[in-house]
Amino acid sequence: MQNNVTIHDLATALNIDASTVSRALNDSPRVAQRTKDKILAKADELGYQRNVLASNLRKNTTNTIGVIVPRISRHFFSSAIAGIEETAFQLGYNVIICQSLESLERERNLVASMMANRVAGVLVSVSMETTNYAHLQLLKKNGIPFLFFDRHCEIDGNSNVLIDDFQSGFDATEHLILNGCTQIAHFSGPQSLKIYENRARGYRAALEKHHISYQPELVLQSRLMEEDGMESAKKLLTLNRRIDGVFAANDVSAIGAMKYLKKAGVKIPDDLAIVGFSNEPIAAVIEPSLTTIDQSGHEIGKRATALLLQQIKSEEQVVQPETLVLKTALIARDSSKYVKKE
Amino acid sequence: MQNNVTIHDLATALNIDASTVSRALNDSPRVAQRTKDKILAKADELGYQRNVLASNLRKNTTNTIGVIVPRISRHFFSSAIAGIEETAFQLGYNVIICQSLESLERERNLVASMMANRVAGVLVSVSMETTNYAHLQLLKKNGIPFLFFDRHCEIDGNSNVLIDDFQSGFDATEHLILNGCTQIAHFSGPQSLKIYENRARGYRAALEKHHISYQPELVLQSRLMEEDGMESAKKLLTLNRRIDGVFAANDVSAIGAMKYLKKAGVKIPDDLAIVGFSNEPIAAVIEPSLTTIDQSGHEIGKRATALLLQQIKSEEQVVQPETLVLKTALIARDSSKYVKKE
DNA sequence: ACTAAAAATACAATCGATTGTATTTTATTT
DNA sequence: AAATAAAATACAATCGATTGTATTTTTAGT
Repeated sequence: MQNNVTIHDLATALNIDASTVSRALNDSPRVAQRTKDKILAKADELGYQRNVLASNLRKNTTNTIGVIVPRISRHFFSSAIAGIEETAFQLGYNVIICQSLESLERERNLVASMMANRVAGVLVSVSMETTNYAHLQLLKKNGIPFLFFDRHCEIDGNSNVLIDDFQSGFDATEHLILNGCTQIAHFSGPQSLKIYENRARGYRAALEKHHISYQPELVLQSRLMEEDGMESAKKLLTLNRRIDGVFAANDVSAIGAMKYLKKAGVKIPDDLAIVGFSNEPIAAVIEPSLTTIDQSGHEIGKRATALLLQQIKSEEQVVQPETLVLKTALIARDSSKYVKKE
Repeated sequence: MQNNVTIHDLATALNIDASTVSRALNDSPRVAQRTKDKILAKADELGYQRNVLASNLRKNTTNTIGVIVPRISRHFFSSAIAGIEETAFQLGYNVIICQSLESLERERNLVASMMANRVAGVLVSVSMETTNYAHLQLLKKNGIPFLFFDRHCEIDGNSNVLIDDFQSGFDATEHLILNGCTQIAHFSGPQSLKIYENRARGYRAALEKHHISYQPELVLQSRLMEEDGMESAKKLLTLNRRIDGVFAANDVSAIGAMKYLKKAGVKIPDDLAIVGFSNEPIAAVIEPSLTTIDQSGHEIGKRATALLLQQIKSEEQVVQPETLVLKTALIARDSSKYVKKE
């Protein structure tokens, strides 16, 4: 029993042309108010609902925006998605959420599938493997606007909604320094992602400001999964020298390191202070609780969606690329309560 | 620069009718193999891609399945979604994921929006407020198959993919009993959801098996958020009697209770043992680590999707409703290491 | 080789909304 | 009241694939 009322049914019922009905329903100025009222009333009476599929075909687009994230189980991304959905729904858009699972191949497939489904626009937070942007350029070629949020790449003329990774990396590192740490390691991610590059630059800048020499061997790169954090912690121990602080570019790797170090008998924060990044819920619960950088996923999601929809609606006109940079906050917890020993 | 190759272009290029092209591309037996080969080759050559929107309109359905979960930030749901996407993509379906955020009103809107977008089917894990099923019945009325996974309601003739909540509740409670607990409280959720009803029944059955009297005042109902867990723990303390075990119907409330009890000076598990439900990642990290029931979201997601797609593809034929019940596993950690005091 | 049956292909309508152009109706001006 | 402009509505094509029916071509049987 599908609801079969079409604009033609309304047209027949009112002895009016379907095109007028269509325009009335879209509130076109070409239809007199009197007529609009009649049509709306009838539509209501018959329980008319626009057939989205027909509309999509004719307009060759949809009211759906695509979202590609590495994985939705990360708190940052799930809260970003909440923000995206909130804003999108308010403006009458649907959201398709997909996970790349950090795989470039999957990301490519997702983009292709989104194009095939004629999404109106795409929000992307790229995978760790994304060093080649051809699939994203394809979107642009097909006239589908997209923008990066959080994890971005350098593509000319593209909009971004980001946090200030440099400043955040700086803050995290300086926090360790002000707590007395001087031998500070950094867990970084793939440098193809600007966020990790910028966090690392912030780390370095903080060291420099406080006249601590930058030691490349203390910067460990990985994919920042829990096992990577463990592995990195292990490497630090085998350096066989005093390390009194770690700034990890995400919480997950920080927690991996904490687990490993605890087992290895390293006391946190007495022997070594640690700061993570993202403020995953788990950070507040682990013992000691993890000092971290809070980035409001919800806010980023909302802003990114608003910006994307603005671009979608501006249609043909060329849109100025825009980059929003949001503030973060350092949340000081127990893991960084290092007390300098003389 | 959109890719504009249509079946008509192929038809013209090959001097053949568009209907034959369409049938060939859909591998219809009505087209000779020789012709199919020619058409496929030409399609490849010209880079033809089916216009999904047109196909959707004509067929009055899409290759999209809708998923409604209470919130994607819960590990169980995000892993279920991973399973859903995996299976759906394999079979050429897209997935729209939406969160009800435990609100019936939102759930209603989501269902309406999915119907408007002609999803091919829907997977639902209902909100805590869902006591009225009219919106779901509407789906059925419109010929859109749907099934429940995890959180289900009693609707005749509907399929479900569930875990054995009764057995799991029984196991969790018996685990506490075998560890020496005798005064065991239970944190339960809204009884409109079968899962909470069944977990509570399992709890009661375990007590009965071990000849422990069932005390209704030890069963506390809430929405099982972290604050609810705290609140419930507080209530237990004000009972002013010895409670030596808690079986919480989810991890989040168990963790809320742990936090509260720790602050109140109750030692876990020495004074009180606790078991949660779901195996959220946080359960492994909190101290003491939380004993819980592991339910494989990924497996549930895969199974649910497979079953739904089977129903979608069976078209007109009446489908036998089917209920799959998956096994769970108790993961014994530190929070339940109670030692009975004489 | 001829006919009947089967296979392959063509024709044409359709899904429902949108939109450029044409026509009719209404309002305005002299 | 006639002429013109402006507003409102109707006409008709279109988006691209699908599908029931009709027609043509091929195959098989005698």
